[in-house]
Amino acid sequence: MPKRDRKYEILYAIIRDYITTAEPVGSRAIEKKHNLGISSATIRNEMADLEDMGFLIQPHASAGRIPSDKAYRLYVDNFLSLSSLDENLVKEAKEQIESYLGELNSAILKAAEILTKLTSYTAIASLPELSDSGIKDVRLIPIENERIFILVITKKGIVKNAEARLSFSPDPGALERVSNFVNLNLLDSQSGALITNASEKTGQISQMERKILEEILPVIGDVVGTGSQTKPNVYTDGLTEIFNYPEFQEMSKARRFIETMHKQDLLAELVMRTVDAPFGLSIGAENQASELSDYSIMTATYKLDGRPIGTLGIIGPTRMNYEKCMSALVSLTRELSGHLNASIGGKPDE
Amino acid sequence: MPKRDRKYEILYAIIRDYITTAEPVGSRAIEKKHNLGISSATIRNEMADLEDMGFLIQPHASAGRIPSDKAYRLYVDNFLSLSSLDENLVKEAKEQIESYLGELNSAILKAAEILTKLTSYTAIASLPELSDSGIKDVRLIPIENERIFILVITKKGIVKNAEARLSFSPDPGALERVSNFVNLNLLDSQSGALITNASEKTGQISQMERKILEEILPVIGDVVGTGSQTKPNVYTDGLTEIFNYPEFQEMSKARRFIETMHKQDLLAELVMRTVDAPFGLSIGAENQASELSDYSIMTATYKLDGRPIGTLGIIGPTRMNYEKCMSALVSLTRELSGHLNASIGGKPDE
DNA sequence: ATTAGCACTCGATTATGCCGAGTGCTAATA
DNA sequence: TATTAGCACTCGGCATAATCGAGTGCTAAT
Repeated sequence: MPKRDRKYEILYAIIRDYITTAEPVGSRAIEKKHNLGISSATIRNEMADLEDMGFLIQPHASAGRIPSDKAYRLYVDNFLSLSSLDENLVKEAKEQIESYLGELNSAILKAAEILTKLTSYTAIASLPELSDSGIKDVRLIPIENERIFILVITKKGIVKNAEARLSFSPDPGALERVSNFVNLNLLDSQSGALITNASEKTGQISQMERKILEEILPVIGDVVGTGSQTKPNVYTDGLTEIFNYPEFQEMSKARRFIETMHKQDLLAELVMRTVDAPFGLSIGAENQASELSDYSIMTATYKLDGRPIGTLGIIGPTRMNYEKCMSALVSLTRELSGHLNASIGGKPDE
Repeated sequence: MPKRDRKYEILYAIIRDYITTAEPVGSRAIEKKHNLGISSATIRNEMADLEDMGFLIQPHASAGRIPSDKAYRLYVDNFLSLSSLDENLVKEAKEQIESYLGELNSAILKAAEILTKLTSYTAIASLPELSDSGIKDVRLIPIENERIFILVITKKGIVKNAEARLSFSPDPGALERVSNFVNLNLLDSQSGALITNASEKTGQISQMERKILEEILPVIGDVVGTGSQTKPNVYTDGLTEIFNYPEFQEMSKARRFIETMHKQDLLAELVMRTVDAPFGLSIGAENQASELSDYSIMTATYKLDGRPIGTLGIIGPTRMNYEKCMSALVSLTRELSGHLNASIGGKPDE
């Protein structure tokens, strides 16, 4: 690790000050607070250098400096250590998540809530996306007349359901035969993938059953996310936390943030992009979406059976407390993964 | 209807002006715009009277007047006529709602979205609450090991589901026997109410089946909302519309509004209180919740088979456009009710 | 290489004066 | 008696000016 000489010491000091105060940091302030054995004049010179190097920005001529995105990037890459979180809150988190046994979605929403509480930033959470998890079992259950309830159980033991409406009322027993047919013939026994083009096998079933099959296959496809790839459902929590931060004093900025956080598509894409990496962080202009160029987004995935199935994230101003966020995310996703594996029955994974 | 003399003509003029401009209305403005054959001095005198009567408020000594809650109340009670809505939007609404065949919740969320679009205020919607709708059928479906999927079909043909986890793995067949037992013995054949205290009948089933029953009944109760009465799920749409209105220039007010709109409990109560009346309107301080004393809330219920099962509402500043809101609400809930009855299979109802 | 000193910049805050919309009151008028 | 013209008065909003102070860059001394 280079970046440990005086210049960067000053830079880091500025970053830390700015993170806590949100106000441009001046040379004298640094001289006072952090007592490096150095005068404000020297610090000023170094600051001028750092500005030339692109790490600092001067909002206006007679103001202090604020860190650039580049500075934050350097900071997190070189300097991030997990800070200690409030023990009590973490413990509470653990308990609350555990109390949501079996309620997958609730547990994750709860995790987002806790995340907000821990960090005071807006949390985002994607519900587990299981499209890639193979199907183990399909059940068709008659409700009344043309209405059918479809139950899909994945290999991981997760249950999804939907309702379909046929164009006619099926004979009693037909649904069960179709269920069996799907389970026996239309599921790849290895991957559990749904086989939609096995038209040669449909000779085994009656005319009506084939009709049912036809009308029902697309619905099953929808449920498991084959065919039309489904966007993940993304939830936010702690939307109004931003009002606590001085940079949102301007109405227009607060407004834009809240509006942005209501754009499901954008959030979904954000989350999808991160699902491959166990941990992600994009700072300010590093975000593709221009609406987000003033924010940093930190994400982490939670896993089932060792494979990431959803994302938990934090979005805040670029001057967010990266240490605290990282700690919170790491411990929450770990908790969540452990909980899921225990609850759904995956293998333990560390 | 009294309230038709000059005094009230003036009052209504002030109300209408204030609704559109959000600025205190002065005597001269009225003289100009609405040409009642009367001078500003006379209007001033009348305004002073109206203020004494509690209909007008003077924000400060040298400003015009704004209507009080009492004035709005008088206005809506005496003067409300359905305004014509944008034909195209209404037509679009109709089509969009129709395209959500079978997806009850989606249709209602869509309705809220349209409501916001029509009125430019925040919309609230409660998803249909069916706790009072009797149970027709209960199905228990094994998933794997101790996990059971519970399907409850109400008399209205609405399907609810939940997952339960037993403390042991049931024998094959046991679940079906328990399902049957519940359907035969624990459902009041008239009302469809769940009978939870029929312990004398449990002699018919085996030890294990009784154990299953014990563990599963509370879950069923939860699903249908017996026992712990469930609060309805309430959704909002168009939260950021408020930023368009000048009275929300002050940050703190906007903040409070958005925070209030995130209080599920409060919204739920709001909606529950209205579910009895087909149409509700509370203006400003008429709202019990002090957080809402600056807002008016207009609600209407949508019906299934003639019985209200959910609420659609609008919340905006007390100077909201009551006519437009009412028109939008009436036509949307009518649309929704019609759609539901057609889709779920209730009897047509007007 | 560092630092003290200093002139300079510029946003933020406060004070000041003014404008104009609006009122209430009085006296004149129909 | 009801209406209206006229007028003095109030007060928020706006623009201008004055001041303050934090912070800088530069120069010269150490």
